[in-house]
Formats: sequence, structure tokens, C-alpha cells
Amino acid sequence: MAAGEVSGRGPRERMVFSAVQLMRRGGVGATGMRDVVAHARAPRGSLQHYFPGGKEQLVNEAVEWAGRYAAGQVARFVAAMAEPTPSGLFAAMVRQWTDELETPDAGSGCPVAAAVIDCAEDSESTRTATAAAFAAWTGPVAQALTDMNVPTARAEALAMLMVSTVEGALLMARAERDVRALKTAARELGPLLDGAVGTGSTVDRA
Amino acid sequence: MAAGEVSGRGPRERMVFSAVQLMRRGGVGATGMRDVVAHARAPRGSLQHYFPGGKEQLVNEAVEWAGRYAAGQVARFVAAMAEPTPSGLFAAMVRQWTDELETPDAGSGCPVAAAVIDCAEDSESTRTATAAAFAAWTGPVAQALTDMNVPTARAEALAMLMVSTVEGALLMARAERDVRALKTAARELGPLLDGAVGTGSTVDRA
DNA sequence: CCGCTACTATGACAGCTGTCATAGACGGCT
DNA sequence: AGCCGTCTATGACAGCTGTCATAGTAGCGG
Repeated sequence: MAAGEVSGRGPRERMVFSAVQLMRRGGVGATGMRDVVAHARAPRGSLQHYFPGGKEQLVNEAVEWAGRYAAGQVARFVAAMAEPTPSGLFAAMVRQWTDELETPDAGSGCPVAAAVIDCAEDSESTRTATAAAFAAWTGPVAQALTDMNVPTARAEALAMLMVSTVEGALLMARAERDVRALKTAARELGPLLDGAVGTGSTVDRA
Repeated sequence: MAAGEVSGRGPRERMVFSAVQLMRRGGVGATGMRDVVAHARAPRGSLQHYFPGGKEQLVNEAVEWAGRYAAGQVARFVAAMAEPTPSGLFAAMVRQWTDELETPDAGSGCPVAAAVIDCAEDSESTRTATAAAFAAWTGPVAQALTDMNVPTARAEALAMLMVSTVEGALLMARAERDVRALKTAARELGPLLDGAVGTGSTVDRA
């Protein structure tokens, strides 16, 4: 995602990756198959070979890729934190997007969000893929929260809230061409998240 | 929005409204001009008459319409609440979307989000329109919060957080075809919002 | 050498897109 | 009547879409 290179391994993976990048900036509708092969420097004939399911398959794989990527990033964030806190994890998730928004060149939206908005209504398989991607993203977040001593049920709810808020704030940030929506989300939500460690109640031992 | 009828006044307004509805379900790319006039039962020739700016103008007006609509809804929510609380307002905003999601027929996304994802990157005017729509939405929310005794600066931040979270949760709810993302957002964010009435600091006097 | 599989190349297809040019209808003026 | 501004009708345009059919190349095992 952050890496702009398309020199990944095979042509197949490059095409999926390029689909992700193009979907991020213009949505699914504006992402043509010819654009994908051109962006991936892949042979056009490989399209119908690797993706006999057509555009739908390509989009679905792009969404799955994004879900795996997000999960991996969460794992990296928690691994990199000296003393893990919920607010710290959330701040790291937010920072990822603010960094990408501040690089002026490439599109900086979420490919999963694009797939939801453009395809959720008329492609059931894509809708399922987006739901799976969100689950792949939310899962590690919830796991990290429980590891930080947040009760399981609460951790899952808060993980969902975190992903929802990041996704929505990213939308507003793109509209305003300003990261303040993301930053205020991190600032306002941080205390709430940290307040959930320990017992499930809102006990706060200053 | 909730009203599915297109029998609004003039053909012009019907077309804008139809554009909103079609953008909600398939995004901007999947919303053709011919689809709009058909959905609005409007004469095709009226397109280039009322919208000489082409599709871009139509989309922009649809986004503006949505912003005004959202602002009006917020006003109605606060007016309808016996004893207004931040969590109550947020719950009302969430309920609006859960209600629309549970009506199975029509598309149920946010047209502003669709415009951001599909057009923000290559149409500056549309991007501006989406920013204005979010401002039109956030403004009354912040105003309502200050009326509930939330300090001004904090109210603006929380209003932004509320809209962000609703927008993101709606995205997840569409992906999962389940309103639980919206409901957990309301449940988890409610106490935080109510905790902000009174002094602006994050002091929490259990 | 054959045959086989994996991959690539290329051109064509019908269908749809937004946009425009042109012409017509309607109603209210003076 | 004539004229005009507002609105509508219709057909065409070039461009792009995803998909497919067909043919071709490379490499490898036999």
C-alpha cells in the first residue's frame, strides 16, 4: 500500500496490487481492466488467464489482499509498541492514513470502502469479500485489545468502532483534503479506548 | 432520502433527487445520465437544459442536496427530543441509517461518501462539494452539542467524530449486511459523548 | 520429433458512456 | 399576427467498457 512499486513477484500479484492502487483513487468504476494491466506492466493476455472470473474476481482478490494487508499492519503496530495501549494502537492506525494522505501523488482511499460503495449492492461475492476483509482487519485489533487486558466482548466491540471510525474519518479527510478528521478521531477516541483496559466497566484509576 | 417517491416538484428537482438515490446504491460510476432521467421520469432533453455543466454539475447538486438533507434531519432530531443529550442525538442519527438499511428494496449508502470515493481525486469541484456537505452536516450537530452545554471547541471535535463514525459504521454495515456496526458505534460512543457536557476537560468524576 | 501445458498476443465484438447539434413544441408576450 | 424564451425531442458522435475467440510462443518431458 505505502510502497508504490509494482515490481512484486509474478504478473498475477502485480495485477492484484495494481487493482488495489487504482481502486483507491478512483473507485471500482473508474478502474478499467486495461488500466490495471498497463499499471502493472503486465501482458494483457494474462488477464483472462489468471482471472477467468473477469473483473469481479480481480476486484474480489484486491479486496482480500487489502484485508490481509491491514491485518499485517496491525500486527506490526502492536509488535513495534514498547508498552502497548489501545490508544497507541489506534494512533498508529490513524497515522498510517495521515501519512498516505500527505503523499500528494497517489490516490489515498481505502479499496475496501470503494468496493463496498461501488459493488456491494449488485455483486454478492464482492460484498462477501468486503465483509471478510473487514473481519480480517478487525480480528487482530480485537486480539490486541484483549492482550492489553480488555475484556473479550468489549474488545470486539471497540475493534469494530476503531475500524469504523478510521474508515469514516478517512472519508472526511479525503473530502476536506485535510487530515484533521483523522487526528480528532484519534484524540477524542483515545481516552475512551484506554479506559476499557482492566475490568469491563468504566472504572478509571487515575 | 427515506421517501422513495420521485414525484417532487419540477423535473429539475426530481433529477437531482434521483441522482442521489442512484448514487446511494451503485456509486457515481454506475449512475448513468440516462438512468437518472428514466428514474426521475424526466424528459431526456431537460438534462442539457438544466445541467449544462454535465454530469459533474448533477453530481455536485446531488451532494449539496444530501448535505442540506442531513442538516435538516439533525435539526428535526434535536427538536423531537424531550431532554436532549449527545448520546440521544447520536442514537437518532444512527437509527436513521439502520432504518434505511432494513428496508430491503433501495440502495442504502451515503451519496456523499460515494462522491468522495468516485470523484474526489479527479474533480476538484465535486471534492469541494463533498467537503461542504460534510460541513453542512457537522455544523448543526456541533451547534446542538453546544446547546447541550458542551464547550464549543470540544463540540466541533465531537461532531466531526460522530459524523466520521456514522459514515464508517455505515460502510461496515453495508459490507456485512448487518446493522451491528452501527449499533455498537452508538453503544460505545454514547457514554463518551454524554461525558463531555459540562467542563471541556477529560475529567471523569465517576 | 511430438505433444503437452502455461502463458501471451491481438483483434474484434456488442454495449454503454457523456456530450453535443439540431430541430421542434409550448406558452406568453406586444 | 409575429416573436421570444423556456423547455423538450431525437439522433448521432467518438470513446471507452468488459469479454471473448483465436492464434501464437516458450519451455519441458517423453
